[in-house]
Amino acid sequence: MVELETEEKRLKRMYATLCEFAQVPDEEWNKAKTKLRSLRIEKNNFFIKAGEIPDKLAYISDGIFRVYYTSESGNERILVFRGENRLLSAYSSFLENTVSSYSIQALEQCNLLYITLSDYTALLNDHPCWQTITSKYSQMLVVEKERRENEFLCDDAETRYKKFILNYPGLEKRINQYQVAAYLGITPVALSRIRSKKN
Amino acid sequence: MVELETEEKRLKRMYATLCEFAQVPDEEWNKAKTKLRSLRIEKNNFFIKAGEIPDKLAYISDGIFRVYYTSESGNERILVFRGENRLLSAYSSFLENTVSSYSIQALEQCNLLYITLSDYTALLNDHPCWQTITSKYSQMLVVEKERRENEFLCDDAETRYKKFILNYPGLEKRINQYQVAAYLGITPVALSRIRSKKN
DNA sequence: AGGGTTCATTAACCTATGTTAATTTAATTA
DNA sequence: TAATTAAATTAACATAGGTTAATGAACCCT
Repeated sequence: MVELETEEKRLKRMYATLCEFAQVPDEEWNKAKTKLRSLRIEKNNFFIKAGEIPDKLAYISDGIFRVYYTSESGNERILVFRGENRLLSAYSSFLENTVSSYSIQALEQCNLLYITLSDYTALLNDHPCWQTITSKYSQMLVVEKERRENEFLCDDAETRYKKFILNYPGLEKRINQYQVAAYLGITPVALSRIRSKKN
Repeated sequence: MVELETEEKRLKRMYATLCEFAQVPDEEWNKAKTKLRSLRIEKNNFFIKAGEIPDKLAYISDGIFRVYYTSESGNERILVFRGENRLLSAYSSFLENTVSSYSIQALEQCNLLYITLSDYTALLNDHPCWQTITSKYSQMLVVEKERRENEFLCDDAETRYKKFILNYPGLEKRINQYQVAAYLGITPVALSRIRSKKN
């Protein structure tokens, strides 16, 4: 069903993703490419589990992940979804070499390209573009989180649902209701009610 | 009522705040000090208003600010409070030289030390410690936002209120109920109910 | 000290969402 | 295809929090 994509094409897509954060000189990119490894993660398997120390910074070439944790009351809460062409990492923990407080799980069969922490640290020390990427990525996360904070402060569940659809086009068809509800902070029952309001 | 504090002491406090993010060499700190200016902001006045381009990165030596915006429906929503010994800025907008989407207002008479964007940019280019501070500050913001996201996803208003008290010790006595409610994402009436539950 | 302004409390009622459980629909597998 | 499991819908009821309005308390004023 899926066409075989050349490694080259995949790397090109990854390069484009990185360049959204900072200009990466050819020389640096060539260096980085030699550090990249490929990884397939089957549906429901984990990129990292809460309590582990992350050692990978990844690019998602295919598939969807959920970043989530389990609350004290035993409910799963999803912080964010990450799909094709996005970077994937338990970010703060990765940079600070501390345990991750959340888990990252594949919701489909996924393909990654990743670099290890030690290889990434070497890049960081070698050329400022990697520092810039790291910094810009943090800033992007802040903006992302602020938008979500805004939604919780200002919007009811129905509005948040509508924004979810706009924000993650097509995602709704690839994951089940339970995951969407855990992202919105409501129950699957409440989400079903919202969906049935207007057809 | 307030003892006169020497400029020197205030600078020392600011230096300690910066060093929580990265080691700042004496030479760099001396350079930075020559760029710092002092600013007093009276209660209810603004450090920045939504729609303006921020040009200051500040250190709060005294007072409390609220970072907030007004929602479409006209309600004020508070993202975060910033008090003594914390840095203050419409951060992303400051770094990217874009308009701020929120306002920052003094809830008491406040005293700041600040540096302008152009002076800060010069520092950034001069020594890597400033880049590190910037990056670490972003990471701190991400962690802060994640904690708040967690609260909205997992906790009811009463629990959020209790965490607010733990999180901002003493603040409750310095600001009124309206501000606390706007931070918690509930109405003042609801907050009053929560407060009266247990004395 | 009296009169006004602001802020907090309380009450009555309304609505969105949670909870539980039954039912239906869809997806998987024998 | 039938049988089984998983996922989504629906209904009935409970509750947290919103809305409005009235009351009460605290703080300013000349």
